[in-house]
Amino acid sequence: MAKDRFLPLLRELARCYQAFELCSSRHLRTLGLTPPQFDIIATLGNTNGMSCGELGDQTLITKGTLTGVIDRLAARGLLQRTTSDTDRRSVIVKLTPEGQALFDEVFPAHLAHLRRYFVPLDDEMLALMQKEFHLLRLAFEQEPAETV
Amino acid sequence: MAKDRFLPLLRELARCYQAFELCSSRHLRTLGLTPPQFDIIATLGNTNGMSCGELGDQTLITKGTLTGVIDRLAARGLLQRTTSDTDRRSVIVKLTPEGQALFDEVFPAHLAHLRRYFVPLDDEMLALMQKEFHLLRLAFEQEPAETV
DNA sequence: TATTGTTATACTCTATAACTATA
DNA sequence: TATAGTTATAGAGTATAACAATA
Repeated sequence: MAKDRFLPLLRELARCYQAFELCSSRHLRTLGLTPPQFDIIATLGNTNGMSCGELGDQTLITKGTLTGVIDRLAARGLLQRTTSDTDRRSVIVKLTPEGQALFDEVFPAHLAHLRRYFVPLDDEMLALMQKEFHLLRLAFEQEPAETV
Repeated sequence: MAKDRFLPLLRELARCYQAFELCSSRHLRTLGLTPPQFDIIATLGNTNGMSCGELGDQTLITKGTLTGVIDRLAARGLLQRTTSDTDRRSVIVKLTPEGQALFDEVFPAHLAHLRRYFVPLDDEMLALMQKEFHLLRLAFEQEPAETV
């Protein structure tokens, strides 16, 4: 029987993410965007648009929620919806010129904001961390063991 | 000027946490609890209760939100509020016997659920990850550099 | 029949600020 | 004056399921 050696790790993961979320979302709010809204804008930036399905896959926002988030951004004139030529069930979402302008302004600003927190960490450390997160994610995404 | 070497790391952090959240929250929902509710129950388990302030510090839920979460748990008979003897502004929140019984049932069950995902990872890896995540959290919690 | 996205429902969390009662 | 918590307000995201249009 496995001991609960994973519990402190989960606590650190949660606290680490929460700390990041706090740094990130506070700054995003000053830019007038919620985290999911920024996620959508950042995903659509430098693309020619994509379907709601693709957008949902990349942002991990479920389709019911996605409609609402897109609605709010579209109401602000940042996104436009068009029907796909090849599949008329599918809706292509893309940035309007205003949305693109916002992306151009907000994306680098947010990166610059976040970059400041990484000054104490060297490249080697970042690479290691990245690998660790990736491994752990794979563990969560795999079908777990039946019993332990 | 620092290159954006931290961006892939952040992506992995976010995806890793999202993957965990999915595993965790789906299971919690089958137990009838939202993640913040479980957070409160788990924090109060095996204690004699604590003030809203302490509870907020430990769970990172802000006081306005906390009132609502506690309300819903109290309405289900899982928590009780009492006024502190020493400071009558302060409210002590603790599990009722029903809440304690739920904790005793739900906490080990949730751990058992999560434990299955960690089977592929050995202790050394877990310890390393824990250390790395801790370091990254510290970076987010420190006052960031002025400019980069 | 299956899939894409929208709608409807109902709830939970969130930020913010004003408020109360104590200290 | 300051602090602990509540209340009020107004979103915004969430799960879920039923639905329309299209494939």
